[in-house]
Amino acid sequence: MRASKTRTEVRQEQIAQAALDLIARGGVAGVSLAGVAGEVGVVPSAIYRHFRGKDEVLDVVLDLIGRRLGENVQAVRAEITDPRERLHRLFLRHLELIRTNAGIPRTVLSEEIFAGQPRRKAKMHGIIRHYLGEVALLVREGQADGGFRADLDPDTAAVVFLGLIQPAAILWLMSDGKFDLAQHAKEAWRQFRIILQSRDAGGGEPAPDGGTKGQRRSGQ
Amino acid sequence: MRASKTRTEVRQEQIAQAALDLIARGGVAGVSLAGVAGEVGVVPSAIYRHFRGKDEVLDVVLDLIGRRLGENVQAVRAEITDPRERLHRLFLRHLELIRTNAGIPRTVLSEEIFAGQPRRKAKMHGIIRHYLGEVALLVREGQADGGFRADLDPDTAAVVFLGLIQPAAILWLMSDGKFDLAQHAKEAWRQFRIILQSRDAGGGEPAPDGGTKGQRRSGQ
DNA sequence: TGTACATCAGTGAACGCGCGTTCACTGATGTAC
DNA sequence: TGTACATCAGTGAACGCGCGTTCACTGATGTAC
Repeated sequence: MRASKTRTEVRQEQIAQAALDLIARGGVAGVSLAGVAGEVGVVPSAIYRHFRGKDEVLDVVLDLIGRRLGENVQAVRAEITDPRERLHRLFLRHLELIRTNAGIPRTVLSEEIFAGQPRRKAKMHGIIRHYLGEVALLVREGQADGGFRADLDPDTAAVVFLGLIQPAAILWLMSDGKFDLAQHAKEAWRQFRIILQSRDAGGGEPAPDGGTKGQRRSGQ
Repeated sequence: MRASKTRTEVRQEQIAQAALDLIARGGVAGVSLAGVAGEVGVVPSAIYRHFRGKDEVLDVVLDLIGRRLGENVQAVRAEITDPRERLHRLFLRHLELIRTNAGIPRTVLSEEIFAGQPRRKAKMHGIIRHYLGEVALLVREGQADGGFRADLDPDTAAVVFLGLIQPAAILWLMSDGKFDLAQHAKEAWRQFRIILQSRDAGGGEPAPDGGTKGQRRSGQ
């Protein structure tokens, strides 16, 4: 049956999403143009009406991922003003993004990406670095605000932030969803907050530590 | 030229190591039996004298990785008795293992592994879980000893421990070694120690942050 | 110590398969007149 | 409003390539007598 003729911008979007879905199921290596085409409902050679080839399809998948990550940052900035809450919400959103879009961690972790073309590897690197930069910025804002310890290196904290998510994502993928993401998230965030929390600001939960700096507010 | 006839146990070892080296360079997907054979110095079909096929080769690579991780745990147990020092040394050893054996993170992160055969995926899962179990045990010992906070969930802490390493490993791979692993390790561990540290026990080495002395402030 | 034989690792040609890609052709859609 | 034409997305056959795997054969090594 002949597929309905569809504008190329629409098809490109469909193809990118189909590829991401296939990655969720079979990994980047499991993506074939035949599979993508089947998912979209066209014949393999039809892909070439919209992309130069497989490489370009994978490129737009990276774009898609970068966009999704960026949207999350934008969303928490728009929804919330308190830096501590912002970071926490971003954490929860990131987990949710991964949970509903398993193709994303698969792609980020994929060695196809960084073992393959240097250009694509660099692109992925740029996306991750950009995201880390946004996270680090949130940390800095929290420090300026006085809610986070001032002696933290924000860039390292951003990587540690990712570290709360990534191994959990892997365990979740490897265990076929049996690893309890929500439970991990709750406890891991509790631990991360210990790192972040300034002694002066009584942010979130108790951290009853006899600070040397007198002005401890006992706000809880 | 005909390769010298070599006992199968030796060849198996050589083949596994060659595969791991190839993974370091080109990822799991970049491993071909032709490549492995070339590395070892035999002809592709010779691999079949020692393994059933490619799947079995990848299986022994997983065994190799599991063994290396286990050796690290054993080593720190043998070398050190203090739980805090033990965990720190394991952290450093893990980083070193990754740095000299890039094939290991590539394999662990590889979606080839967990997108491929369920059996292999389960095997990888078992290796990781076992390692996490060992780390959690070290944490528990630290808690029993009084050096670590008692209110931490050791299993989550073990995952967070991995999280100190994994994203850093990815950044290191993606940046072609430009990401400063050592610098990250130093600062990340400093942050992790904040989580671990009990208030009663005086901390590990530096950071004499026992609650009475002032905390170390680097930036300002 | 020498001989015969079983065992076992290495070889190269050949295979089948899946996949990315090309290409000439089809037919629908939008537009100029 | 109808007609002619350019544009553009979809099709199916065919290709070349790399790869895992098979197989009959070679020749070295170890062992029984």
